[in-house]
Amino acid sequence: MPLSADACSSSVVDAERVADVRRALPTEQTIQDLAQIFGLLSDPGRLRLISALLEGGEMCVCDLAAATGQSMSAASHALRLLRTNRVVKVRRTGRMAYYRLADSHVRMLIDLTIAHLGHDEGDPHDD
Amino acid sequence: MPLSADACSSSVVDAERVADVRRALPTEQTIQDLAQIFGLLSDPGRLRLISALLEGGEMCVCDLAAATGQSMSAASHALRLLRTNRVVKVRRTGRMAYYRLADSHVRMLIDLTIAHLGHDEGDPHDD
DNA sequence: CTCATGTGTGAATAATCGTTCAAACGTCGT
DNA sequence: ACGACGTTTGAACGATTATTCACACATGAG
Repeated sequence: MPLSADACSSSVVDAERVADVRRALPTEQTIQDLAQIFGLLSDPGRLRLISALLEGGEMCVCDLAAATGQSMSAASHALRLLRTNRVVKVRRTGRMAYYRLADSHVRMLIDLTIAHLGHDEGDPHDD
Repeated sequence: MPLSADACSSSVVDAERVADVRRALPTEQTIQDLAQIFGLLSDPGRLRLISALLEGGEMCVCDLAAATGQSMSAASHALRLLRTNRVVKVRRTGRMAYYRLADSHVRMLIDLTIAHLGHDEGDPHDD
């Protein structure tokens, strides 16, 4: 699906503005990266996992599963996704795997979002 | 799906830590709200719409569709979602609908995330 | 009124995603 | 060696989600 104009068959109100805006849009790569990062944070299970690591520092899969209320399998799958995207890091010792956050970006994102949750968020709004 | 312990049948390494972490987790409502907000930002189409509005200020549906490279129907659906969640606001005049961002939370989120995109993100990483 | 235009909507299709189950792997204890 | 344990994985299923198509609504022009 090309990002090249012609989606609007008939009319464009302000062609110049459209061209300007289009030029100023982030690259497709950036858009894709953003979508992926936000997508990682869009699941309650992963969000709980991350929150647990924010609080607990470094934990094994079993404890993470217990703390976040999901099966070990689900936790492992989720942690794998987060690991693949460099959100968490593993340290393996014996048969245990200890996970920790890779950096503090996520903490800022979550804190910033929580801080603004109450401002104008009641419940969904139609119109 | 209860968040109540027992997901880990056999063992918990550090029960006290688990209990502490669990107490410190955000409420289910907060987790849900966070997931929803991040979910809204996890789609390239919506991300382009938001970026367009960040740049263009206020635009009609047709121009937004053209600027973001999607059909007007797709844009309308996406804008409806964003509107329902108070991310954008509409101003209707005649048969036109002009959309704008509801607040600056989203700009901060996106800017912060973009700023940290290059730090340790090459391509995905397995292990 | 009639017609074209900008927008909104519902239903159907396809794609994506999360969860579960069953099984496997590597490690430790005996 | 064996079995138990923590963890990982793949496949299958169900649920959610995006996209498209076709149509409906409202407004402005003639």
